[in-house]
Amino acid sequence: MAGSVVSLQDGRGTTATQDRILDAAEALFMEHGFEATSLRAITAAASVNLAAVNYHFGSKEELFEAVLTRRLDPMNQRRVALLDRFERDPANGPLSCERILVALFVPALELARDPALGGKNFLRLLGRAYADPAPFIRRFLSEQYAQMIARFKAAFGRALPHLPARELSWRLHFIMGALSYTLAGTDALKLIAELSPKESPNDEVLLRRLAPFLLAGLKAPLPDLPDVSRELDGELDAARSR
Amino acid sequence: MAGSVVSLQDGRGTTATQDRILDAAEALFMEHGFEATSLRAITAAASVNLAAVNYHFGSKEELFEAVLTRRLDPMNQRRVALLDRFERDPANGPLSCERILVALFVPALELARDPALGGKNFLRLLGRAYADPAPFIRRFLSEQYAQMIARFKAAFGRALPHLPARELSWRLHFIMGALSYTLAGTDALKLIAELSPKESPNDEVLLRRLAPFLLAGLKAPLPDLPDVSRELDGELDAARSR
DNA sequence: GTCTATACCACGATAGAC
DNA sequence: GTCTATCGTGGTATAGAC
Repeated sequence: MAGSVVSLQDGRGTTATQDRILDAAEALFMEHGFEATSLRAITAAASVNLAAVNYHFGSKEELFEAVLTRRLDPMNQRRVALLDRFERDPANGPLSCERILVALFVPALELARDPALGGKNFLRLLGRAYADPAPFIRRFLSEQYAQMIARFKAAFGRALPHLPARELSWRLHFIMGALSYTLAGTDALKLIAELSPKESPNDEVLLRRLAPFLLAGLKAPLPDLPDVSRELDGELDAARSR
Repeated sequence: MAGSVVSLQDGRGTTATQDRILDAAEALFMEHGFEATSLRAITAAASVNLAAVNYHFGSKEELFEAVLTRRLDPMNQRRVALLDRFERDPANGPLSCERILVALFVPALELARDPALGGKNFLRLLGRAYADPAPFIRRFLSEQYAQMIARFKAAFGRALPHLPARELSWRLHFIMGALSYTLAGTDALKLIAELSPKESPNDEVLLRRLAPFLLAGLKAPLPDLPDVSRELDGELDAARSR
């Protein structure tokens, strides 16, 4: 349980203590969530004193943020870098939605596949954090994602010039939500999916099925007053008068 | 652990204490989430003794479940009833996906619009609960949703006979995820949406935009080996060799 | 049965000794 | 830098009053 995983570059050595805490915290947060993981459990697993967390990171909340940043920041940077590369590629004209989605998904898959980058369980932790009620988590993730999202919104905007900016914002919101939620929920909806036992924990299969679903939604007709809305109206009126 | 839980309508009046606790708990859970709400805050707001919660509900977790069941159970029953009504209607032949989605959305909107049923904030609580890491919440919601989901899955299966059952299961999973996430996240992604101040908390607008998005995803081409997957493959290979 | 007062142990945080 | 001691607050359990 000790000096595992990355321990990023250290000339003479990043404080071994901090890395041991980060590794232990990541594993326990992944398993039990933020609130249900005690500092006492983390420090015991890392073989350090209870007070070490507060000394090195300031608080349990800041430790949680450090755990996320360590993986998330590089992933989002890779997303943007991939998108840059795609856009500079002169071969294809304007970037297709498909390729933009690829730039969004591939770094997540790389992370999921490489245990040294966090492994697939880290994505579950991330997805859960994304929907956590705790205000500090929501604020933190909003800041972490802000530039990356803005960058992708611009790219999608060029790929879908007919789509109003507001509508695009919503659809991007739906995409990020479905992505986070899907990655977080592996165990939640076994009842729905009745999936084969082997397929269960495979994030790649998940994303491969999610991508076409989201792509179709992204290109869906505008909701100005299409079938659904009208039917919805009618049904709501009927419901009101019942 | 004694005369616990619902104690539904009784001639002379439901126990005032239990209802006061449920109302206070619902309000506080909505505002701060499960973990961040203390029993002491709940019992103070309800003007009852601290031990009353454990007496009437057994534990904080069971209180949370009671808070959810009170609104959720009727809503899911209405969803199924609406679907039944649509299917028995002889006018239209096989039920369209649009109308099935309507049966899924309308009871949620009714709940959101009627403060007596919980109001829109309850949907936020529900969406957050749906993505909560706590195992007891995930288990509880799975059970609550199980029959309803099975019912809708059968209906969608008839509307989309070409879609393999497994693929349908996934897409239903995505739909429930996007729905929960969307309803939960009103404040989360203000950064993405840059929405007009007035539009912000309107759940109806949200669902009207979400419905076409999900509908298109539901009808998307199969992901066997379409464009996205191939691009994804190529890009992953490229990433590996970098 | 219903409710109250109170005791318990685990938690996160911090001050101060080493 | 690291540790021990301690504080306030959390969920829970129970004994006894009405």
